[in-house]
Amino acid sequence: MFNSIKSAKRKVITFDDDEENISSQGHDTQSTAAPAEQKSSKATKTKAQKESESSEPTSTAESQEEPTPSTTTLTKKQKRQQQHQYDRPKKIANKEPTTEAIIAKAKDLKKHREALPIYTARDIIIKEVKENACVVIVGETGSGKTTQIPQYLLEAGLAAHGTISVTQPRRVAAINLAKRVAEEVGTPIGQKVGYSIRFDDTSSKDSLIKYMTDGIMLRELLSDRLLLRYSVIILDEAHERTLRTDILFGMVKSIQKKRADMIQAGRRDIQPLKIVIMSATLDAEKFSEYFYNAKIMYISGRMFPVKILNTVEPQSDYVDSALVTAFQIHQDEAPGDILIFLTGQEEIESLEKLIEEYAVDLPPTVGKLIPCPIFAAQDSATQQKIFEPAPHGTRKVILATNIAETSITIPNIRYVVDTGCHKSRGYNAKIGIESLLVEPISKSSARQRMGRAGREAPGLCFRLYTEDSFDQLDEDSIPEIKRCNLESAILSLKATGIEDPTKFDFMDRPSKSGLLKSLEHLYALEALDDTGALTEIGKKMAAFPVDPPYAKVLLQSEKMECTKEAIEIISLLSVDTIFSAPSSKREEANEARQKFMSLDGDHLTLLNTLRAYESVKGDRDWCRENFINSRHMRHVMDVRKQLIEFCERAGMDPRKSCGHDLEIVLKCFLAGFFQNTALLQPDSTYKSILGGLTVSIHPSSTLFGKKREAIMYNELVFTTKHYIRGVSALESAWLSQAAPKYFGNRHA
DNA sequence: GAGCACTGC
Repeated sequence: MFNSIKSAKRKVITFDDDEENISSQGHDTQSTAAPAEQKSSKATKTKAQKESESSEPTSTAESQEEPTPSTTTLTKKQKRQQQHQYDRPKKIANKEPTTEAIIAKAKDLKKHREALPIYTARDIIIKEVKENACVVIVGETGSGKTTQIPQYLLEAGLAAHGTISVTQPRRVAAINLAKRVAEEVGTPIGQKVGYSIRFDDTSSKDSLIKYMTDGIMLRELLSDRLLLRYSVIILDEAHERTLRTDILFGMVKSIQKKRADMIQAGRRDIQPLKIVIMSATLDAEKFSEYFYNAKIMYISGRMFPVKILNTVEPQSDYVDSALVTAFQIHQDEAPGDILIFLTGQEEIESLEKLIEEYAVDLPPTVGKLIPCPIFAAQDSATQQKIFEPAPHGTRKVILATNIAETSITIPNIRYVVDTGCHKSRGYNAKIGIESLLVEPISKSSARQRMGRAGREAPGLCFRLYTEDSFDQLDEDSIPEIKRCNLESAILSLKATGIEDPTKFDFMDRPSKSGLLKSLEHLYALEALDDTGALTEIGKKMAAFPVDPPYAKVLLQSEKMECTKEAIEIISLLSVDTIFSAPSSKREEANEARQKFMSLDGDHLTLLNTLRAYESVKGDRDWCRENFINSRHMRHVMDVRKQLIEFCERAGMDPRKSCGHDLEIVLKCFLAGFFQNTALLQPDSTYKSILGGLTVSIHPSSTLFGKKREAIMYNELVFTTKHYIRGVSALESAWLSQAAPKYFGNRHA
């Protein structure tokens, strides 16, 4: 059914054409919420449906991340943020709606709420949550579960003795959901409905429903171990199995039991805790089993059918296959944009070039095919471009990483091309080394990608692999907790009173060696003592919202009197990179960076850049001219502000500066990173001091290609080599001073 | 000579 592109002399890729192979986001299952609704939704789209869909997070658009807070509900915190001295994007002047207008809107929305398919299940949901301690709810995309269920529980009186909280893995989602639900409830954001994310908390004591990131919930656990302010905790997007939701599973489960025990013992001031797990994938048995065989409820969604087309033959080069497929779609299929999932920036940029080259040969009767790259490292202005509609008669082809799988929803996608691969972070627990490698996706990822074609109309999903290959994919991705460094999580567990994290009630247990590696490193950082108990240092470290080695650097900076510089460098290292490097202007970008370069390496180069940024008050034009990512830089300033507050709270002076004696800052960093050091070898390579691993300085480092006696690095990730990033030069004599226990004999 | 995506009272 697919014709070749004559002028482009390309091979043709044949896809199977099995009519049975139609899926409307998956599966026929028992559904408590009117399964017939799903079929009718394919034909026409009611206004209510559109409304329900718009309640889903729609983009990472910066404007959404930085909402215009209503002037009547400004918290002290928000007021402080508004006075931020750095150049932020202009906020759109938003005339505050009147109370009458808000109520009228809510009344209007009520009709739409009642037209949602989930509404038919309202009473059952309320009944189940009232009668059971734990409930698992499976809701397909567009079911409205995340906006409606908290409101049902509120209307049923479940917020009488505490707030209903809904955790989210992503900030934008928490913001958008809270705004939407506030509208439906009919009060300004921050009153009955609020959200809480890092740097931005609109919730108040009176909030009845609170959307928050899972990270915030984990932080709250440190000060409120029984989470007494909450009556219901809804853990949303549970299927994503992020490290933080996995930790929360175990935490809320034990809190629920503790509270029940206290009530049993006659404590009248304690209320029971309800747990609701919400997931988008169907195999919810695992969640159910973990939560005492909790009842599972299924809610159907509002997806259009997507036809799956697998290739007949395995493809040896998926970038090339994606190129051919894109042109096949463009020439053969009805209007609608194409979304291609690739693994990284390099692939995206090479496919972009290829598409531009081949588009030249398109016959004049065929409209243009416009490639639009999107990945996380772009600056926000570039990211916004994919939301601009294609000119009439042309077609956009979006080249995306996994960012388009969950984080960004792009409108008008009718065709998905799935390469079947992604880049995934791994962790070898035995040697304690992280990796970032291309790997096959899971079946649930493939379904998620497919679903991106059926949000607005029926779509097609072209899988660049055979049906057999699909069958061999894992059902789900390996949960993050089994493939990442656990230091931070372990320190949090210790700080919330869990003495033996190896005995924690994990839904999926991390490997013993991974746990031990983390415990060992925490011991080396003096966060744990010989018996494995949390030390005073460890307690202080756990309070800081940074990884343990950075927390150690902050504590050390007090002794070395360079807290100001430590805070600043740690803030700068909290983003991937502050430098923006569009590959098309690489030369210019490198030249601009020379101005800030320190011969000592990346830490002091970052500090120089921050000074320059401050001297122009974060001017956005200056950022553009100097290839500084202003979005990342503003994040750096937010982190700095927060770390200053945390240091003050810990009784430290965040203004203590070492002035021009910057060598002391590097020595200070060694307190957290003495294990991340390497020595120059006679053959000009670097060998890590502990472990003797040959490491290579990443090309993005200022020390790339330089030969220094000894170096320290923040990060080691295996890709094509063991690359180290965040590198600075040392004198080897500093090592024995920084960690005599480890280097005392060697350099005495 | 090159890094997927998230997140922190």
